[in-house]
Amino acid sequence: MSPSPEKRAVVRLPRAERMHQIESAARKLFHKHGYTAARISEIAADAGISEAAIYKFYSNKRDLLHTLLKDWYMGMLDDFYEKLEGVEGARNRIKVIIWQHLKSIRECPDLCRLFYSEVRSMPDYYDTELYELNRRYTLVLVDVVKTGIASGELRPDTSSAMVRDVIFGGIEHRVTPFLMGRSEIDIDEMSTQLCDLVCQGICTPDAGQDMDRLMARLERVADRLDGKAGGG
Amino acid sequence: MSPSPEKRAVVRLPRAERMHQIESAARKLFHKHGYTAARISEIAADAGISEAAIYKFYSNKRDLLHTLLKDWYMGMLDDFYEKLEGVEGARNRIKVIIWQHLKSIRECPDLCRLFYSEVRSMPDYYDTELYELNRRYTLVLVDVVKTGIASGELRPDTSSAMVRDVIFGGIEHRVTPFLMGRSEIDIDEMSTQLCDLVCQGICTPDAGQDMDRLMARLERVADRLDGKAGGG
DNA sequence: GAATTAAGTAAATCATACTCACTAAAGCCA
DNA sequence: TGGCTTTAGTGAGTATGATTTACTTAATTC
Repeated sequence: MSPSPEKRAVVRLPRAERMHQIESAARKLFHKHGYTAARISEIAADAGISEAAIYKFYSNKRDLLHTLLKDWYMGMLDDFYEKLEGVEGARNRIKVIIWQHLKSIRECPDLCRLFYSEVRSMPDYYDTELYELNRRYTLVLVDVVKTGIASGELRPDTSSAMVRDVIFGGIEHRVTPFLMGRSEIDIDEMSTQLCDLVCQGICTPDAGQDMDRLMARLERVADRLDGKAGGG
Repeated sequence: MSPSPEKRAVVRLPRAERMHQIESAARKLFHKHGYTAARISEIAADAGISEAAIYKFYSNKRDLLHTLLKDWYMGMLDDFYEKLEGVEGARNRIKVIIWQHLKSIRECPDLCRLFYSEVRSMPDYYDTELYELNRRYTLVLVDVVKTGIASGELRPDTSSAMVRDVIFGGIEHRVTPFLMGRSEIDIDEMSTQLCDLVCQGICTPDAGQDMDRLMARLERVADRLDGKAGGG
C-alpha cells in the first residue's frame, strides 16, 4: 500500500484573482527578505502555484516589483490631489505635501523601502513607467513652488528643483531609521521641522541690525518725551 | 607541429601591487556595467589573474566594492578637515561643506553612483565599516550646526539631524542627473542655492512682526506729541 | 637548501531566474 | 453534446555567474 502519487488537483483561478494572490505573496516576501533575497519559488509557493506560472503574469521579477510600486504611487498621487483641495497659500500647501508624503511612508514602509533601495539602481529605471509616475508625483510640489514664486509668497530666486530635491531627498534620509525598523516617526513634528526649515531657514534673522538701531533710536526719543512729560 | 598547449608563465606580483590592479579593474568595470552586471571573471581577466585569485584578497564581490568606497570616503573626510581649517562662522562652514561635497562628487561620479545605488540596499550595510565612515563624514556637518546653535548664529530650535538630511539628501537627488550622465553640474551655483535655501529659507521675509511693533510704538509716541502740540 | 608562506590556478559546485514543451480545465457555439 | 479555442497551469530543464576545493609553484626565511 504505497501512497499513490496522486497530484493534488490543480486549482485554477481567474487571472485577476491569481494576480492578486501573487502580489500579496510578493509583497510579503519582498518585505521579509528584501527584493534580491526573496525567491520566485517561495513567492509562487505562497501564492499556491508553480514557479513557471508567475511568468504567465509578469515578464520577470522586476516587473512584479514595479507592479506593486506603481499601485502604491497611484494611491499617493490621488491623496495629494484630494488633500490639497481648498488649501490656500504656498507655505500651507508645501506643509500638506510634506505631511501627506510622510503619512504614505508610515503606512507602507515596506514598499517605500523597496522603492528607495532597490528600484533606482536597476538598469533602465529611467525608462520605466514607475519613473514617470515618480516624476508626476514630485511635480505636484514643483508646481506649488512655482505658483508661490509667481504670487510673491516665495523668493523670486528660488530654484523649484532645489526645493523638490531638498524636501524629498531630506525626507528619504530622515526616514531611513524608521524604514529599517530602528525608530518610530512623529509625522507632525517632522513635517513642521522640515517645513519651517525650508520656509524660514536656519539662520537667526538679522533684519536685526537695521531694525535694532531704529528701535533703539525710537526708544531714546520716547524716553526723552516721557522725561519731558514727567518734568512738566 | 601542433601548437603546444604551453600555459603562459604565471606572473606573480606582491600583494599590494596585485590588489591595486584588481581595484583599478573593478572600478573600471563597475563603472562600465554597474555593480551587479560587472562580472568577477571580467575583473579578474582585466587584472591579469584567474577568477579564483580574487578571493585571495577579498572575501567576496561586495567586499571588493566596499574597499573602493572606503578609500574614497577617507579622502573626502581628509578634504573636509583640511578645507574647514580657518573658516569662521556657521554659515561659511556649511557652505564649505556643501561645496566640498559637490566637488568630491564631480571628481568621482562613478564611485558616488555606486555608493548611492548599490551599497545601501545591501543586507547588513548598517553593520559595515563603510556605514561607520559615512556617519563620521556627515557628523562633520552636524557638529558645525550644533556649534552654530550654541553661538547664537543659528536658530535655537534647529534640528541638526534634519539639516544634515536635507543637505546630503538634497544633494543626492540634485546630483542624480549628472551621475547618470544626463547633465553637467555647476558647483558654485548649486552650493550657493542650497546654502541660501538652508540658511534663509524660501519665503519672502516678513519683517512684519518687528515692523508692527515698531509702528505701534511710534504711533503712541506720535499721538502723545500731537496731543501736547495741539493742547499748547 | 629545506621548510614555510603566499600567489596562483583549473575544475567543480551551487543557487536561482527564467524557458520549453506540454496538459487540461473553462467557456463558447452549433 | 461534443468539438474548438483560449488560457491557467505544470515538470523538467537551461544558463549564468559567484564562490569553493584541492592542488601547484614561486618567493622568502633561517
